[in-house]
Amino acid sequence: MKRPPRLPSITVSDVAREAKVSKATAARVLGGYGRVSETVHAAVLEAAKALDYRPNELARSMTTGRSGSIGVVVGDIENPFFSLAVRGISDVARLSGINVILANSGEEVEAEKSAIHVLLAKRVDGLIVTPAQSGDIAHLKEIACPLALLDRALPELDVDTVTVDDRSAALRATRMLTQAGHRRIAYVTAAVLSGDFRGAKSRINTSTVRERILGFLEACREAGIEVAERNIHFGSGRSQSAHAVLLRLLRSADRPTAILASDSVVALDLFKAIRECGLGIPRDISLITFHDADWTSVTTPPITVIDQPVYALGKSVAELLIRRLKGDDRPPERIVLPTRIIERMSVGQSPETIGQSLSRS
Amino acid sequence: MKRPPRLPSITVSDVAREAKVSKATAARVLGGYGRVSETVHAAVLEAAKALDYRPNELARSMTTGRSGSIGVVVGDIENPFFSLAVRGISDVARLSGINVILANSGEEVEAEKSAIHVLLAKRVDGLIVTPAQSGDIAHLKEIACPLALLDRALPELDVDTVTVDDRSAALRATRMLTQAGHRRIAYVTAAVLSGDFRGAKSRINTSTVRERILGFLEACREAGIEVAERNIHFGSGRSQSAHAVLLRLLRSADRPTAILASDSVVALDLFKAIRECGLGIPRDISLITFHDADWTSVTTPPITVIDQPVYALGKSVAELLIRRLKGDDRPPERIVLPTRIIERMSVGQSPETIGQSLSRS
DNA sequence: TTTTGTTGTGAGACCGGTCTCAAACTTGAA
DNA sequence: TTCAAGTTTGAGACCGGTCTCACAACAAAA
Repeated sequence: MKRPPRLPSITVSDVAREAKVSKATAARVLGGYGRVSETVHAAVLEAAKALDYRPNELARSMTTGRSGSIGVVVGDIENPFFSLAVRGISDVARLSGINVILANSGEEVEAEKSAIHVLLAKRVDGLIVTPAQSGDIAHLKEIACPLALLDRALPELDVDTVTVDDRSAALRATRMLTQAGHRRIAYVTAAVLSGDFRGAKSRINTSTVRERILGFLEACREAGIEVAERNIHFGSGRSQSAHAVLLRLLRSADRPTAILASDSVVALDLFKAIRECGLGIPRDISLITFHDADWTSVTTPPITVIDQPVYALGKSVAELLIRRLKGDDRPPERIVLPTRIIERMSVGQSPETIGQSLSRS
Repeated sequence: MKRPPRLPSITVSDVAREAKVSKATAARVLGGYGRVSETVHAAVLEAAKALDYRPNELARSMTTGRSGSIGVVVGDIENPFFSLAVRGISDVARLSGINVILANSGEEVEAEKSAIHVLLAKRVDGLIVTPAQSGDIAHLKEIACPLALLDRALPELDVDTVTVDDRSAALRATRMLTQAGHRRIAYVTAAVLSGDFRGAKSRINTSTVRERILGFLEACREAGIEVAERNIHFGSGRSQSAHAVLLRLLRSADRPTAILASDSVVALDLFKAIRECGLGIPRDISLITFHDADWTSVTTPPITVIDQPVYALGKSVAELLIRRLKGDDRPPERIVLPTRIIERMSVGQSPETIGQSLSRS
């Protein structure tokens, strides 16, 4: 790996020589600091233009200690949820003249660790992370620069965090299902649970996952539904095996009559699986999903969704982080953005209660 | 803007002092270059661990002249096409230990220019760009570092480029429509045309747009369809007004009986507009779109699409660029990836020919 | 034993900026 | 006219690495 012949770029010294002033003076003009007389100022600028001077941001960062960029580690940019959030982040960043270095964790802790490592070595001024797992957060605690959490809070980590009201959202959505008479309701999420779940709610410390489950369980309890924990299905990520698991769920004897999906990717997979099984929405099965993804409004029937302010989510964390970068040292904030349910056509009476109401009328 | 109290980080000198060797020797071990005796090597490593030394990538870039990162400028990360391509890029980059700085142009040349400017100032080792406009490419020609073009070729720019067989794809798709008897076929794209179109095909020099139009026109010509140019609709981006234009198109007296959409975002908008107008697919109108987006397979009816190898597109440009970064100086390559049409249910006989075939049989 | 070569190490320049400090030059009041 | 205060400028250290070069130590060849 030999060094390539570095293309000689124009430096402050070159400009200084051209303008017949000292390097320090040229640097003052070019760097926009200190005070310089009108005449010299103009001369330097002219020389810079003549030479087509381009500042080397790297060298600047070197001395100032700030790189002018923030690192963003998301689970999967391919997921529309994240790509929209990233859009929000980068829009805000651009306004502050900060740029975004993106890294994908693929929802794996090891990849997340290494990504953070690299970003830190690059001396990013701050980090926005969507922690892949909640159990393993030592590497997050060690981070010396400002850190902000996106979409997923970590109780043990007292940093700026922006999430949505996951619990309430799950509660309301589930209630919508129980009120339609459903009693076999499943919650399906892509999140993986390390270890066994049964009763160990407290062990799930990724807020998003935990809060949603709590909301889900609360609504079930309200409706007097027992052992609702059994109906929580983890690990329905983007894979063949995950799809197979869904098919099995849908084909089981006591298949759910309603499902709440944790994100639009899982929901799409579910939607396809439901079709494959020849089941009808909402006739045989009702479906609600988190995230108002594109496709949810154009299916037949269109899907009832929990609309999360995804763009705003990204925008807010970025704002919080950038404020901190500017020296704000208020105690960490935890912003919770409200969600709303967009009712479409995917929720119907439970097939089990329809018989009753028919016979009653 | 006063300098924040820089947190003193551990440097090679610190490690050197701790290990009781010279800075140069410590640097050799830590930087992994030169030759050092076993004993000293171990001692330095130990000192580094004890002090929790983290190399400053910035300083390293400073001297080596290479930053270990590439810049990616896309039109809109929010568009699933781009987010998938970016995924491809970053997967490849990660494998080479290179990271990705992402910038959004919002499909605007000015934003693109400024993004490139910033990335260049950050001394990225290379750039991957999806040029927003083809007319204004002076800023691209000036780029001194390796550049690769994604999805959109520029004839005047002889650099590594990865595109798909847009022309053939458009030709095949349009042919599918003409063979179903359609004669009023529209091509709808989000691209904006600077100036007037009529007959000035040559002026469209964004390959993607031009090639597709050429393919479209060729298929029309084959079928003996006149003035097909009139049926090309530009500027159907993500906006209220664009949607209104679509509605007007669909409600006009000589509305098309078939539409080819240039990307999935436009197509989704179209799909909704078609519904709003109370038209049925494929009964009243047939639809084919570029990009096998999520939603196209779950609508009723599912949409026939031109499946572009988007992930591979990103993967390929990244590979090309990284190869170049490693010193490969073969002449620029222009890779054209094949597409295939996934036939679903959105293409039907033209309503105008159905009557004929019925009466004939 | 002298010469030649190889290997390990240290001193210090360098990358391209920022920034401190002191010298030189203005200005204005005494 | 002189001195204090303010402004403009230049010299040079510094950031944290890389890398060249010189030198010392030792081994092998003459």
